[in-house]
Amino acid sequence: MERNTRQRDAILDVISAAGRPLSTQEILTAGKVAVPSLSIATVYRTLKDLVAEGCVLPVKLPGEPDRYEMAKLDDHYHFKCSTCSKVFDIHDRIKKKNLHVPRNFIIEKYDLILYGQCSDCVPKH
Amino acid sequence: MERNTRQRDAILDVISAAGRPLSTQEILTAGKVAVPSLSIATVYRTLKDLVAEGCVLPVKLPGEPDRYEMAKLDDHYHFKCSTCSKVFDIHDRIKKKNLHVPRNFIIEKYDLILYGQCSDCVPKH
DNA sequence: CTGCTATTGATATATTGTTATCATTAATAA
DNA sequence: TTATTAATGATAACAATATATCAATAGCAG
Repeated sequence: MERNTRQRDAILDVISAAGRPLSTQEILTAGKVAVPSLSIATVYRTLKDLVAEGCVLPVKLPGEPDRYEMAKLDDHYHFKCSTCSKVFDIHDRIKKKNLHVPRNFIIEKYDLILYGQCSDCVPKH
Repeated sequence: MERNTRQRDAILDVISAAGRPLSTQEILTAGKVAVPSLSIATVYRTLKDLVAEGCVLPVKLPGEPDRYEMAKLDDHYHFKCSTCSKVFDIHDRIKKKNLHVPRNFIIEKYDLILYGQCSDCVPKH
């Protein structure tokens, strides 16, 4: 049967508390605070389980390894800071009527990724 | 000095004629029509040069190797067919005023990727 | 043409992110 | 508390691109 481990709890806590998608390394680093022995193998294994269970979702950005965030968040897209590389959730939607595709094309879903400076990294005047 | 080779011409011709971003394998296959001996190494090398020169741009999709298309096309985003995996250019823009980010965040650019069925793959009724 | 050498083709190697292996540890039932 | 065995930690192996190597080929100047 499945067991409740400190590692699994720590990983879920970290993702849940983050409020933004985290990389596996960020999860490892933050998880080590609660469980110093935490291994990257356990991070990957647990993420795989959590994604299979549907309570965590992978966030995919071009040319980058997946990040992870809690599922059942509202519809949203993502903003990546070009300076600190953190990814933030933007809780907003594009209206389908603003998307124009050729005749006979059917849109099933979309991914919108914004790039720029987050409030911590924007140059102060 | 730089030399003009049949391989380089073939690769540029293929990208230029495609009208959509091509994968390295697509470029290799199409390039072999003009130069049967064409090697994948030459495709990668030439693409690197063409991108450095600025006449070709890499098109990045999450979880996939780069595709390539001619630079100096109008502003556009991309549509990937979930069935045939081809990527198409959509010559359109999202208006900045339709994008909402937190206070003090600055948008430098965005990537919009649509997923769905292209006209060749949409189920005929 | 001829010679020089940039470019090519074939393939080995590097890179990066993820998964598999396996001895050890620790969660749960009894 | 003890036995059972799922889960862990450390690291090797893997997968998928992309780059480096190097002998052979082929542009181009003369």
